[in-house]
Amino acid sequence: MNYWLMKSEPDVFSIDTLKTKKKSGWDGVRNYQARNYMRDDMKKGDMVLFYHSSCDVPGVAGLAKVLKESHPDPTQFDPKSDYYDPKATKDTPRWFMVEVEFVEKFNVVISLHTLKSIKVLENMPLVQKGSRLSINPVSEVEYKTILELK
DNA sequence: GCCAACGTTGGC
DNA sequence: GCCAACGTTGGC
Repeated sequence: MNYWLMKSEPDVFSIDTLKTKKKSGWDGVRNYQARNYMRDDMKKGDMVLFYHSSCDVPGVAGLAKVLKESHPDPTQFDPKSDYYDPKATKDTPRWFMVEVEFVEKFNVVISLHTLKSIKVLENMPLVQKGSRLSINPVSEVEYKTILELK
């Protein structure tokens, strides 16, 4: 089993949204590296740290789990979607997503500020300056360390 | 294939 | 709202 961190802006899609919906496709990713993680590496049962970005208290807000492995992101085919990609076709989709299911919402968000103060986590891309990738692999040690903070 | 211009991310 | 970092685009 592998561990991941996925960023979402809570104004758009939060851990509460996922809790309500129970499960959701992780659509709208338009970055090749993040896409490749979803397409090639994320497996059913992998655990996901659900991270809130661009908000009052950025940090890990809860847990999700990969429910369905890579399949084409339907928003790329929808001309009305913000994520529409005219270069994508059903025969040759460009963007892929996984589906995740809700596992847990933390009582308190584990803030980026807190994560930055922990020595074990210093190699996570998340805590490094200029890191923008919205999906990142997390090591088992990092994952367990973060869960102990909740 | 280079690289300048431009757009986006995301913390602060 | 600012701006550093970084990805993408497109002319050449």
